[in-house]
Amino acid sequence: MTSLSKPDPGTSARPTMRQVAELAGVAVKTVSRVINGEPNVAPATARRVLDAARSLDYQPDLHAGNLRRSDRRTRTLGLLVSSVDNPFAGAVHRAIEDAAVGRGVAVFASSLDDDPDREREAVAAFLRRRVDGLILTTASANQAYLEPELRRGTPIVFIDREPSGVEADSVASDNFGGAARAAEHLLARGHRRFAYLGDLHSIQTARERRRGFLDTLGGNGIPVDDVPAIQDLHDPERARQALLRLLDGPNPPTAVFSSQNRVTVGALHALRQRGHHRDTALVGFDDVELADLLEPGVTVVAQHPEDIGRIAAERVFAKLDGDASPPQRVVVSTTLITRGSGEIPPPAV
Amino acid sequence: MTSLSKPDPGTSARPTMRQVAELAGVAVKTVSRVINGEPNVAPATARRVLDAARSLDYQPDLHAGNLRRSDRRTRTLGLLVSSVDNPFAGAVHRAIEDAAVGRGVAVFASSLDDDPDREREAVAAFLRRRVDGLILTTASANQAYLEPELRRGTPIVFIDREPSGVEADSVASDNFGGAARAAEHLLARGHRRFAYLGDLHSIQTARERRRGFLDTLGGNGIPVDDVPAIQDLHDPERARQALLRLLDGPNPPTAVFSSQNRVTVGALHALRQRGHHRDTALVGFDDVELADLLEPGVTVVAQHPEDIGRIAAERVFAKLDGDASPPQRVVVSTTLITRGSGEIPPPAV
DNA sequence: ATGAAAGCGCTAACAT
DNA sequence: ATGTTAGCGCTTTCAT
Repeated sequence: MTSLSKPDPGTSARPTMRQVAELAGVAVKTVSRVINGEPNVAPATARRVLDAARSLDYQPDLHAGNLRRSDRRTRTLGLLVSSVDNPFAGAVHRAIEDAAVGRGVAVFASSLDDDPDREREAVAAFLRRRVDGLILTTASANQAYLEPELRRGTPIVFIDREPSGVEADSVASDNFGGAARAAEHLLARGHRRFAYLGDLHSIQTARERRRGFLDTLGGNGIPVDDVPAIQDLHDPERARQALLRLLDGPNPPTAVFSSQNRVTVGALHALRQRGHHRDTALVGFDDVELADLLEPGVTVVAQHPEDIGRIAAERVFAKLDGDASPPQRVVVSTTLITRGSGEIPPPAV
Repeated sequence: MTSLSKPDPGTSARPTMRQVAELAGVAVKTVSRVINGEPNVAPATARRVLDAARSLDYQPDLHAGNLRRSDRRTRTLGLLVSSVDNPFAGAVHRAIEDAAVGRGVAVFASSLDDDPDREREAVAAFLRRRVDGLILTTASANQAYLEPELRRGTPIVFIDREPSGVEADSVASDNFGGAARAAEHLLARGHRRFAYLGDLHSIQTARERRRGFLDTLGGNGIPVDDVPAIQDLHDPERARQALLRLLDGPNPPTAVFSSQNRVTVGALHALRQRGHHRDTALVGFDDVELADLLEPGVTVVAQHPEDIGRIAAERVFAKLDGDASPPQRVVVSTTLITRGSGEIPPPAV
């Protein structure tokens, strides 16, 4: 072995701390001290070590160190969402990353497509990698399987949907309240014929929004059994077709509530397709880009994904920092943004 | 220590393979065989091991195993994008994840905000975690610092932007061709007064799109020096203001090319704000959700982020599987989608 | 079919 | 200020 300061050309092996130590003429422990910024290293020694590390392009192995390190932190977080492709999830993800990056924490992300099996697999995949914490939009009906992991002290925060079968922190929008607000808004314009376009009934959040909307209608004298409440509309295409059927039916709605951003996109297409976008009211749950530039603008109950992500990450880090408070249920309020579509009155009788 | 089949209540420690072995009454190596599906384990033994593992909620430590494992694969990929919040990046991310999940590979994602320092930090953070490969939208002017890592055989694929200072695989849109196509499309409608709204000049992709647009205009007799080519428009707000200034100026454009999805959003706002959305042509690079529902619909040069992500992931996995072919430069073609805004003719003189 | 011993790259605990 | 020894949880290698 030579002691050239340039690494070999051709395929070279990944240098270890031992190799850095040899090149610098010190013991491994001294390299460890320098790399980790521990005290009691002579400046001249530190320089020799850093030079050696640089000339070998040395990168410490976080996982190897972690194996023996007392805190056993991988400085890694796992995030599970419906899809990293969804704008809501993207905003949440970004907020979590912003909270994590300053702490040197990297974020794993995984898309579940609301499939319970994928949730189990993704959680297992992350736990095998020893993430320090988990932030998840659950797809399963019951998360009791996480109980042992929670008992071990792993911070787990549920976002967007409340946990079931375990006690754990959660951060979610005021789904019931936001949907109720949408109903009130439409009722105030005098509407009496509504339609509800909902996401998968298996999703707790979707059920809350449905309840918020329908309960409010019922409380205001609308016969709820007559309100078409179409569920399991998980993508724009299905939502579009469902609304087309209602519009083509005998008693088309004068006001529509779409319970999720993908559903809103589908509803907008259906209304446009039948030329009803100027005479049928629409309020969507969750904001959509360019909603303000459509004609009419789309009135929405906006969520605050940045807040949800930030708060969830803060809860995880608080727990990692020793916070032992009992599980908290954080509710993030929604904001009604009126842009036109929700203010369309019913046709004069 | 008791041998109850239920784990302790209260905070319990994370079980190790050794504890599973003790509970099952076998050696550690036998547990390892069962967990990894290696042959030569009696069915009865395997059952005892699995029962023990289940009752302890055992999760193998991937990183500990990896330390000694001959292939040294973490089954982890690092993805660097401008922001996980950007729809283009979201689609790329999802495609990569789809390619990775079947191989049991987890994906780290990191947002760079086109900041070269964040790129260096994020790359280092991922290499310390020993990702098997890196897929990155580079923010730096020169990536020679990755040379040693490439020599070690780590698969690195550049997406969206070509590498500089290193030879490495890349997968990107036909930026020059797509922008040229936009110019031809507008020229064919008879436009003579253009505006170019561009992203940061430091971004190679942005320069390519600018060149594609302006060269095509020049080649068709348009005096390019007279075309306002505003650059460094990185967010909708800046783009909106830039276009407002042009529209309010002495010689407003009759046709606008916006070089990126955020810029297109800003341009749409500006046109609408001045009431010019029906008389000023607009073509955007990269598609935008709801672009088809605006009036007029937004004509775009659509990219194919799913293809870019999928191909990049395939390149990484091919290299991991031993492919030693030289660096490839994959160009993904774009698709012009005409929806109205790009077909607006110039005003009759 | 099963197990014992060594070692992966690093840090903890204790020398010196 | 620096080094030595043991060991983290697992896989490798080699016995039995």
